[in-house]
Amino acid sequence: MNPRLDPRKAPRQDRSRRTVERILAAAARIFDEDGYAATTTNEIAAMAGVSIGSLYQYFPNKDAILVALGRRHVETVAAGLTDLLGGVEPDADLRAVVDVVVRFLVDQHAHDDLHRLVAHEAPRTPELVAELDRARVLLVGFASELLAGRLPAGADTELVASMMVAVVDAGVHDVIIRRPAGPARDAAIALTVATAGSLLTVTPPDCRARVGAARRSGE
Amino acid sequence: MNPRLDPRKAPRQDRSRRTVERILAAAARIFDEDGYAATTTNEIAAMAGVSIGSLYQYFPNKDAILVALGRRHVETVAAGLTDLLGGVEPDADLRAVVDVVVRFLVDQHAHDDLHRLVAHEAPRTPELVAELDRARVLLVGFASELLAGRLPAGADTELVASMMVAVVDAGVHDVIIRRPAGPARDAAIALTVATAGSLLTVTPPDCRARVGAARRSGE
DNA sequence: CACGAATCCGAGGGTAACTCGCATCCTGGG
DNA sequence: CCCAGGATGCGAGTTACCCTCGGATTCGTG
Repeated sequence: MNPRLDPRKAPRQDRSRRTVERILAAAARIFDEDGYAATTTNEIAAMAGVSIGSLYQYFPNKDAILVALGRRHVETVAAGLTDLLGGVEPDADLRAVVDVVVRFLVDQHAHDDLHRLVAHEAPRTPELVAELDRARVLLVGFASELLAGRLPAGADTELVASMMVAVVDAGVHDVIIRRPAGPARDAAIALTVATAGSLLTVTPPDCRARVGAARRSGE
Repeated sequence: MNPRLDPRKAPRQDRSRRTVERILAAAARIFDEDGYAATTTNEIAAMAGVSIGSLYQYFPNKDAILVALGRRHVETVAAGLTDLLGGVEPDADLRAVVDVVVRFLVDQHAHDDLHRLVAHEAPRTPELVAELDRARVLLVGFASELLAGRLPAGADTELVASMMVAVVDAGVHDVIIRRPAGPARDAAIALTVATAGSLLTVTPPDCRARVGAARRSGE
């Protein structure tokens, strides 16, 4: 219950539930069009057809509106992943699972521009960073569950899961931001899947052999 | 020459050069301690022992101060990388090069907390996003140069370079933020290197085989 | 020293986040 | 139906902070 980010109070009647919806819809739109920093809470209230006072009745500050949008997004994605991963058979090919997951995420973000907003334009106060990290932990949990007992002996499941989430996140992000639909996008998706898949068999080769370039003083 | 971010004018005399230094030093400290959003330009000026007017003589706005810090950081890293990569012999083991690069980056960030600030707490106006992307392009350039002619036939060098940068970035970030020095950190570094190294030999296996879990309606 | 350029200064203007007291609407018990 | 109390809505006003501007001060140079 973070008073800096959590809703001030829950809407109880239908009327106020609609108010909150209108505020969130307006915010999503204006944030996306003008960027977070450039949109004012007054604009949001105006576009929502709501007074500024009503807005602050439910959200303690501007960040809280962003967080509410972000949480919805995370919930949607988490639900989708639960659905996808729930039916994985014990002997399924994990690379194929990763492939499905990556495509799911890309699809998801095609329908919901919140990703760009949250990952790209959000201001990062300490509170928002913590909020983002909560989502990350959730995803690492999913991955750990998926990987449990399927990695080479001696591998650190949490570490590999963490890296896998990072790779998938970076790959999906790259795809969404920089690879327009088409062959380029397909190649980027394939590479993301291949890279994440390679984590299933890594055994760090402990390659400490010094490279010729390591000519830093005294080396 | 972005008037929203570039310095308003360059300091010509020693006095003003020192003023700019003091402003940047104060800003780095307060940004890091209190977070970007919570620090005011008046605080920065006060801690720098400079009037608010002098601050705005050189920086058009708060973001510009952050950008100046970020650019210095990028310059330092780029110089270090140029130094490291300049001497790579044509037949060097690229995995070892990646290992050296990753360790260099981790070291670099141990001495310079700017990473956390720029990557983690900076607000992202469209201008700042563009600025960050310039740094990314620079790094992808480094990687492309390194990879040129060394990938399996048919591989898209730019794409692989882009993914490699993303993996290294994510790995280094993870190490800095979440892996305290010790065996945990070493393992995370090794995994980062191994993952990036795996990119040297990827041939996307085109694994379209459907997983058992793909039970979405109509699939 | 004189003069122009560079630098410094800080009160104050403007904008946008956020508050507060009151009006209006809804709900449930009598 | 009526009323009391809670829920909701409102928007002018307060506040905080970014940034400007015009004038004072210092520096470099002939």
